Amino acid sequence: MASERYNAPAREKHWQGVWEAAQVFKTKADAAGPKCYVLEMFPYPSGRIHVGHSRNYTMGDVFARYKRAKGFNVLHPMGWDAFGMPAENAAMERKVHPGRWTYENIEVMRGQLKSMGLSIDWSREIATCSPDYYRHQQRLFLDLLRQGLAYRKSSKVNWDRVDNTVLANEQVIDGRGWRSGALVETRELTQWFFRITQYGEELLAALDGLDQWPEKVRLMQANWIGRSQGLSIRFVLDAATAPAGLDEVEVYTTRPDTLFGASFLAVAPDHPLAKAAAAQNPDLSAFCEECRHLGTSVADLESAEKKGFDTGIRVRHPFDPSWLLPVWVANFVLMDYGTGAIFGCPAGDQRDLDFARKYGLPVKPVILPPGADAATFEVGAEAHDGTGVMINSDFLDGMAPEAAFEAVASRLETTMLAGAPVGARKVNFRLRDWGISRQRYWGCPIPVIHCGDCGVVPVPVGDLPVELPEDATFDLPGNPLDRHPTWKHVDCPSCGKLAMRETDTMDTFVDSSWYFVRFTAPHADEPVDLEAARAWLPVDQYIGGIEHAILHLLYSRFFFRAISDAGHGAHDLREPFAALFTQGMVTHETYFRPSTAVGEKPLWLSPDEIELEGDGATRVARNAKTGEAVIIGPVEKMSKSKKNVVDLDAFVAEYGADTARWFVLSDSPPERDVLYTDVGVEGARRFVQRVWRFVDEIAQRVPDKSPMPESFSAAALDLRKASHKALHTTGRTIEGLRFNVAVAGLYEFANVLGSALQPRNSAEDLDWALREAAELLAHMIAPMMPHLAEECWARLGYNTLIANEAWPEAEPALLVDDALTIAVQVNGKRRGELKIDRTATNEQIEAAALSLDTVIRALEGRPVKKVIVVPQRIVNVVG
RNA sequence: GCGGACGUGGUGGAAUGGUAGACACACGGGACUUAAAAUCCCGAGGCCUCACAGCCGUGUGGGUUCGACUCCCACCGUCCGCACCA
Repeated sequence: MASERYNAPAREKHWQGVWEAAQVFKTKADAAGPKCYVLEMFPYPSGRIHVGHSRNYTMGDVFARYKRAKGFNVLHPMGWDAFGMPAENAAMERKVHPGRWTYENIEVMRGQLKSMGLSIDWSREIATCSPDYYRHQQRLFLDLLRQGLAYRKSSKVNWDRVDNTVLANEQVIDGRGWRSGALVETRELTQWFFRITQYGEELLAALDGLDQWPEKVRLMQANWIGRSQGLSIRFVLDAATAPAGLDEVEVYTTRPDTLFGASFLAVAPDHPLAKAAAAQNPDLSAFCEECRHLGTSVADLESAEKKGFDTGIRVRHPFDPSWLLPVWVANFVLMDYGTGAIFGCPAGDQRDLDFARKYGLPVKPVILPPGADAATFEVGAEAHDGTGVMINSDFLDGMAPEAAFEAVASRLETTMLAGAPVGARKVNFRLRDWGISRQRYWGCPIPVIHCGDCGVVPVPVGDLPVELPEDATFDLPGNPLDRHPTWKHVDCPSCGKLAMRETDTMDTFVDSSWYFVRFTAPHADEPVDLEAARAWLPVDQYIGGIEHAILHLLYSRFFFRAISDAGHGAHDLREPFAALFTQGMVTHETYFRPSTAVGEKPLWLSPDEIELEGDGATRVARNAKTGEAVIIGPVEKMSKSKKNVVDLDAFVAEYGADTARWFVLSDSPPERDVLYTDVGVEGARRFVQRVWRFVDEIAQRVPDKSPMPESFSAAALDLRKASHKALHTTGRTIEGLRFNVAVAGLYEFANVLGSALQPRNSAEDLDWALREAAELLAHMIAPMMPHLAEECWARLGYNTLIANEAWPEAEPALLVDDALTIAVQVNGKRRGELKIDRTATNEQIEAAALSLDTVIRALEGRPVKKVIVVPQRIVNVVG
């Protein structure tokens, strides 16, 4: 009987049907085994899934399936991050309602995910745009509002004029909107905020406990939170120069030790002192105005010169009232960090130095760098902010900067001025409160009502959800909710008078800040079913892209705490994600036609529009339709915008899901990018067929599993050892998410199996070992190529599902070798090897090593000084 | 500027401080075939050699160690994050 090729696309559909019919992946709350919550960051339903997206889900699925096999009760859900701008943009461009566009995409993408054979409990599916979801989010908002964790304030915000909405600080990348890429402008608006700063300290401190998170992500978050310890110092204004009504200014510094090096104060253009002074001085007023218009983009900031304007105001030095310092307005001082005012120490800060040099302000060194001569030391072009000894600093002279910090802090803390200390230790954060108002339609409505008499009135819980009106119009820019004729006009729940609904919706990052909680009980009446949350949280393994290192992951850590503190907590759990893995992307070459007009965007072409000729450096690409020459662009992450995507449906139809899964796991370490190539895919496809051929052949040769033979020949034993070792390493590497190594191990095992199949003669013990190898191979590939595994399992005569089978335990005796080959080094250089019994003593090994010809030759007659024997590994002869 | 990661054959990469280059791709040779596809076998870091042996090799230079891709220091390069945060 000749082997048939394995028809992956057809068989995969079959097995998916079987799994679904048997509800194999539906999570049972009462199932035995420890819980394991495996989650991949849920997708935005943008249209279609391509091979690039599939890597994330494949990794999660391999882990989830492995954990299931290991006896864990696994929760592995999937949902849709379904609110967001693209839906609204589609509405504007194609005149289709955002809801319809979104749900149609979900339909398509759900089918695509299912075609990958993911072990997902689809009964828990969530779409954040569904009122069933967002009514709970509105409830959470109201609870945060009650707790004072949500509030409204007028502030400067980042305005994206392309998307016509506000952006949070975290959503501004290099001065541009994270989605639109438009240069962000500053606007003053009244907005809703979440008080994430209240958790700054905790969010920072708790990073230490996240030992299963990548160090990189923890660092990025720590930097983002940006805690700094310093001193807040009150400077008294010189009465002769002070504007009316103002008599002091507060300055924040992290370097109070350099206080004697102060040569000026600088305040932000929006600082009250600047405004007061500007009111008297038209030139200063003009300068402040100019500052406001500068500095919205990174490019501006980089090129922007340090500019200042002397207000004429003078302040007294805290340690010497007769020492007057000028107060300048400076364009580089930020109003919303610290106190919006600094003291400048040019010797110790590069910016202050540049500023001082430009405006001829004094530069007095206060820290003598190690090795410098006090008599001759002068500040040159570079400020010194490092270590050294304090000089020119009165009572601080001779101290280290750290000690001087303490000395200044404790002295100013106890110096009283008008009944309060002059100085106070203060911790500052770079983190700002999270602005969540978005002037868009396709988001979760903020459930409050503005009443002329009662002010901001929360929508009563019984009136939730505040649903989006279906009949909004999308033909104009701006917020469709705001211009809807009736939606916003409601009665005040408090006094009954006509009032106005809030027309802003929530940032979609709110939606994704708690979906993992909702998955634990997606149909509960309360937002969070405490029992389910306690049973399942935290997420044991979270998998997603590094691009969320700050945004989503910081918001979620905050929001989980905030809702816990508002009564929706699971025990005293504070961190939602116990382990995080950030996977690399699938990349692909790009192709484009050179554009004719200057500055015009390239005209991207997708890989299936391309014909490639030649190889290596001589490859040329042509447009398959027109034959026109096409430029091969750089390799980039697969993305719709550059068209360098491979559609999942087409791929699965041709190669099958298992090939896609195997390919995206192969070669590259999972945290690094993997390059999509046709030859790489061919390699994966070949392996699928190879596994099938082997199992098929073994099933023919050994149709039934007979009792285990009493003894095994050397060949059979070697095969058994290879099988069990492969089983062991496959498990270990999957556990550690080192999928590329797991894949390599399975290739290696397949090579061994292929060799073992070569002798066509049948022997009882070898047959038994072959069958064992085939069965174990089916188990080993099951997490990665689940359909093929089922096919193999069935071919071996089982009528159970391998998805329901336990991961076999490797026999410990088969994991060790009795005869070892160990390397022998002379002075650290490999000179030979030694075949030796595993139980040989160190003395025996040493003697054997020293008698090797190669060792004797390498020693060249020198006496042996020392022999290091590392049992079962290596011998090093030192001579 | 600050912080971090990384640097291994033609390529992707492997290697608890212990035989560097597993495994795969590409490549070369061979088997099977009328032929092709598919499949299977063999080879392969560099230098020198008919071969054996030998020498050199994990960005560069030092260090620690019996032993370093791995740990430490400095430098070079690439990538990422933050960026007027006082």
